[in-house]
Amino acid sequence: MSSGSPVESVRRAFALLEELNRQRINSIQHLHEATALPKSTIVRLLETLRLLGYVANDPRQGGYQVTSGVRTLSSGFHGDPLVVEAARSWAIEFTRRHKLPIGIAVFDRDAMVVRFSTTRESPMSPFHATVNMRLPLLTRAMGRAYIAFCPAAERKYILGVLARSAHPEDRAARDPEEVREIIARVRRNGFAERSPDVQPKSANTFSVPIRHGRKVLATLGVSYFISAMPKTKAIASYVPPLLDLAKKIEKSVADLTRVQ
Amino acid sequence: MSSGSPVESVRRAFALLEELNRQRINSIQHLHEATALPKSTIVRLLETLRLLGYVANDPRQGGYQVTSGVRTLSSGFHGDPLVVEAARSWAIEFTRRHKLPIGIAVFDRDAMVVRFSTTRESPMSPFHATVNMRLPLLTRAMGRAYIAFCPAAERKYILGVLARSAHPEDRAARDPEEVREIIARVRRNGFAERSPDVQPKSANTFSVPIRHGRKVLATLGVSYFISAMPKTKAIASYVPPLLDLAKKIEKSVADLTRVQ
DNA sequence: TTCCTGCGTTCCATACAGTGGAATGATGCG
DNA sequence: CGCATCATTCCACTGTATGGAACGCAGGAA
Repeated sequence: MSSGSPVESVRRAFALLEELNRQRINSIQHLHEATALPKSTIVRLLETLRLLGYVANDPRQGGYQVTSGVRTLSSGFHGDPLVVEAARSWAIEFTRRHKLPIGIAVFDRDAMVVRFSTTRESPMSPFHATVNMRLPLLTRAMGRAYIAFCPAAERKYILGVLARSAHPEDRAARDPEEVREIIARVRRNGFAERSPDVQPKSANTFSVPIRHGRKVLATLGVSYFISAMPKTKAIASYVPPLLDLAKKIEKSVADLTRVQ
Repeated sequence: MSSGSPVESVRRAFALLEELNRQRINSIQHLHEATALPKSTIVRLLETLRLLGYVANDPRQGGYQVTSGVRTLSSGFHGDPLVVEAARSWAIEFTRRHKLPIGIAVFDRDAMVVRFSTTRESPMSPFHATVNMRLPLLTRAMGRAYIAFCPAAERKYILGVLARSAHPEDRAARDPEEVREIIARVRRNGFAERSPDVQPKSANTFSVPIRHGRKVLATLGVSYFISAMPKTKAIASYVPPLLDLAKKIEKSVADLTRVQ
């Protein structure tokens, strides 16, 4: 056990592969900046990953991209809650139709964890890295959608946990008035927005819950560049399809869990 | 470009991670036999993968296993056909209920390629490695289900390709009478079985198509140990739920592709 | 008990594999 | 054309991954 030395070249190769998964365009230059590795090292590792069948190099499409081979690196893991599985195909279909990126996050202790996203498939996505990202509950859209719609007893418990959190974005938990306001606004609107104070300021997110009975199974988020359109128009164009998507997923989950 | 040297430690780390995805139990001993790497190297690489968050070491559960972290290695790839996405959640639900492993394969040039499987989740799975495996069309259940139900014109074309194939399991393509028999039997039964001559002989597979109009989008397969029960009983227990599963997936695909 | 045997883990001298700075191509732009 | 940006290749050097060997630990047999 103990610690020791993570094998350096392996660490680098995985860092590179993660970055390749995040970005749509993958110039050597970009990878160089993102990973802080020397370019020659990047080229060598990319060549290795290519030989192993995980990435392809198509210069016409602007660089390197992951191939279906990466599936063998995660096919053994099926720990996702059923709601995420049920949501996947609908989210993909949604992104194909509306060209908007969708994220699906589930609650975990003190934050929402993104378990699936279609950012890569959307040409208009403001975000890159999302899967496995932890989003605070009180400042982010997907967190607010959860805390606002989950059962009261659960909310009370969560707020107790958050009040003791050291994370700066959980600070609001110590101000009951602010919490009350956040929740009231989300409920009044029927969807959640993130705090305007939070990075990155060039983008905004709307989020709605996926419910099953009283429980909130997950939250859906759609993100867009603020510069693309004024907020009122964004709300009018994005929120109704998002609510519709949530409904479809809720129905799928109901179908899947119905014992026959 | 060119070839050169795949970075050795990286090659090994990925081989190890693939093996971890295949097996349910992962003792050092097993990994040692499967990868032919020295044990000390395996321990070092596993420690590296653990530090990077891709595997966990739970000695009580019998060794190492992949964690949700591996998702970040493949989250950027969403190239699966819609049918695979639509089938995932139903397949998982099926495996949870019936405890039987399901595979989903799509046609690719001259074989079926497994794109998703629930082997890891089934306690009774005879198979381990499946994802990205290529299954010949004339000897394997999932291949036969495809060739028997796809449109006639496509079948004719495929058989032409197979007749020129060097793969031993494609040999039957050169015997029109044998092809006719295989297809007739599959159609008569309403499901496909694999050739009894084919490895591994300890297991058997049944397969049915997922159709959309005249096209076969994918095939579903369920595998079981021959020693578990006589074939007639296996057919009676496994085939009807499999057909039911195919129906549900076909309906999902129809819902997803319907333009509204 | 004591001696096995099988497996996981740790150690460390050594060789050589991965490194990265620098040079060379390729491409695009004003 | 000259300049800038980025991809690719080269290769001397060194730091790192290697793997044989030793150790620890459990379970089984006598």
